[in-house]
Amino acid sequence: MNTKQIAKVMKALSNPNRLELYLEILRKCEASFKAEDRECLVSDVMCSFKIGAPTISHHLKELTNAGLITTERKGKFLVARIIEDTIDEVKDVLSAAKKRKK
Amino acid sequence: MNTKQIAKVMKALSNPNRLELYLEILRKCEASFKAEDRECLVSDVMCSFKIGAPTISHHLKELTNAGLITTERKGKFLVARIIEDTIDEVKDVLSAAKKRKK
DNA sequence: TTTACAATTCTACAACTGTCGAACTATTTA
DNA sequence: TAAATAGTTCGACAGTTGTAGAATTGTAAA
Repeated sequence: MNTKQIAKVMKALSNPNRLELYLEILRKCEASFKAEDRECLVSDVMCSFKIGAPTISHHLKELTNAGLITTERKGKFLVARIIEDTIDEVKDVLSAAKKRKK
Repeated sequence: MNTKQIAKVMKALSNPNRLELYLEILRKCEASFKAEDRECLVSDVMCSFKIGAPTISHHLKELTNAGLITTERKGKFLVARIIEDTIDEVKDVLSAAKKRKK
């Protein structure tokens, strides 16, 4: 992943509400009973936020666009999943220096 | 560190030029001969960028403001140092889920 | 002291962002 | 089929951002 793509991920997480949204999805997915699924309902996440539905929709699109999550419609609902590789790569870049020290 | 502060750090790293600037400072500091110093000359970093001095100055202020670096004047020059704790905390938040799995 | 260099401050501006309300689509339920 | 629910799209707008040019400050070298 090049610097521009990393910056894009950073930008996706640079808005407090969007970061909370991502972290909430992360938590909810981790807490999922069906461990093999690791998905969560967007409607469950939404209710803990005070911002409107259009804004949530916009933020989800940004997170998706940055490669941080995927979403899928399941009937009436939308489910979200974390793309772990993306955040792992970001952490790797930020750890670059320390790794070299080993 | 709360979510807003994490978002602030993300925002500081969300501009490609500013991210490159941070990573370049990181690399230069790591490569510093005097290991106990871990500092680098801003003028050395600047020349690898095609953006102007006022913009670099602005970006350095943003990085400083986010708690990612510190700067200090040494005679005619400005030296920069990485504040490692800040980036470590960001990585911790993003690793929250995996940590719990242990 | 004059000149040159490193960096900052100020001003301005086009482009982008976060948010909302209104209208809309898709799906389920009554 | 009609009503309700979940989410999207569109249009608008105030606020923010990245950048450069011009002028300025601080420091060192000639």
